[in-house]
Amino acid sequence: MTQLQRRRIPDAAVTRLPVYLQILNNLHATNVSRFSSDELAALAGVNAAKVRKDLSYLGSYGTRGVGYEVTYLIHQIKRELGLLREWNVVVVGAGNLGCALAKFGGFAPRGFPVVGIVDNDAKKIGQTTGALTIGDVRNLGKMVRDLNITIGAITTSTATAQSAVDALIDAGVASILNFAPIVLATPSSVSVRNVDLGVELQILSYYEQMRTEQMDVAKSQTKSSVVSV
Amino acid sequence: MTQLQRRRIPDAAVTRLPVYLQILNNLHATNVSRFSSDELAALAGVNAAKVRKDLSYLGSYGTRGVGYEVTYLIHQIKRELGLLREWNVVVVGAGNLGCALAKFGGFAPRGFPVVGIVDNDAKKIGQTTGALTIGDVRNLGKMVRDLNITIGAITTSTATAQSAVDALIDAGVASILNFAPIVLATPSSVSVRNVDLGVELQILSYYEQMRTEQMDVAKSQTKSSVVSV
DNA sequence: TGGACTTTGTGAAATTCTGCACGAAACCAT
DNA sequence: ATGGTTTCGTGCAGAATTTCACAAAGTCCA
Repeated sequence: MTQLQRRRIPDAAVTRLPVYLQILNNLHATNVSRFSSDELAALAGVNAAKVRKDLSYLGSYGTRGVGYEVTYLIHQIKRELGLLREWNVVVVGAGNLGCALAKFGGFAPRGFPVVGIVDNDAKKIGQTTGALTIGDVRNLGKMVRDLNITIGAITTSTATAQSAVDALIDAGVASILNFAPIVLATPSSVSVRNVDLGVELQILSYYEQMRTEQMDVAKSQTKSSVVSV
Repeated sequence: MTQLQRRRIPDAAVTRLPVYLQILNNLHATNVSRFSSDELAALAGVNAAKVRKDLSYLGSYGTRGVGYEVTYLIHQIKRELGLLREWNVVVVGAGNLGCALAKFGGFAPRGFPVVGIVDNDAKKIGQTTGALTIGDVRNLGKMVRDLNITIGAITTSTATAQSAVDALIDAGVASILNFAPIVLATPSSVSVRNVDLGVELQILSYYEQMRTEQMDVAKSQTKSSVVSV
């Protein structure tokens, strides 16, 4: 069955489109109306051919010899990423991070309003954080339906993160932003993005150590004139 | 010039090793002493052959027919990632997020103590947050030398993020964890990891929209009996 | 108009990553 | 000992991604 479905954009390109969008928004704010793939490539820190190929997945919206229109491309990227509408977010876990996300006003203007926050702790349920009242995680299903929620952010402890994601999936949420340092078990129909600062630091640590060792090697070679093969 | 340097681990594998480490730490905490590549693969949500290949970059530390030792592998991954020592972190930007990172005690036990925090705002300099006193970003060089700092976390506003990273690089810091929603211009000798929730949400949005459209297609096909080619 | 110049869009090559398949090596039961 | 079972380590093929290179299509200026 050949579906008349949208051409699929490679995963690697999907992760770069939001970055391009960010840059184009900045360009727009500084009254730049046109850009070339070379310019965007420099700003995004990638290869120019990659930029052109990525943008070509959206359609042929450039003009040869000229470049791309900033506002038009912004619209096309938004369309492709599904940013022409809002996606409501629920935060699961009303700890420090969860409450910070609920209070932080930075997501609503970018199309991701945080419309609910829940917890499983009776002491927290009913309290308010920012403009929201902390709800009971057992009412997640109703909340998701009533508030038309599509994205869940997991900010619980590691111990309860899996039950939190189970509850979200039960409630029909298929897009998860996970802050707990654990790999969640989910069906393949669910999208999960993990945000784990510990992991990021450890990756940095690896490359930092590589550099340190390189320098040590260089130093010892200089000192003792070891000839490498 | 063929250097006698350490065999390079593929980037893709480097990003998975911290995840394996996390899982192994959990196994260790629950008194599991051995694991097979199949088990770890299931817990990490990846292919078993990939686990074996990733672990093989560390050396041949498994036993055929048996599996791997949890504690031994933990040690080997830590060694490879450079986690047998501590890496001191400085936070640049004493706003909400910066102060939260400074106060959050979760990094020190994992080998990344936050030993300093700086800002460029005279009103903030001198105030304390957690156990740290906010320093002047202009003293970053001395601070990095005195406190042996190797990692910088940028939690400034978008507008000042580039000057923050310039200051860090001037000070000799080559590993950057960037929370500002901007692509930093850095020499290739510097490692940057970006943490941008907006980007993550937008990636989720793309796949969510894909699913929504798929369902719409399926629904309309059911209703009107459209025959697909 | 026409020729020089710029920049896109995209085949195709090069590189990186993934996953299968199977030999090798270890354990176990008899 | 020996055959059966388990699981690692890895060669290899295929998939995905990146990069090159250049024709195509536009602008600009004389």
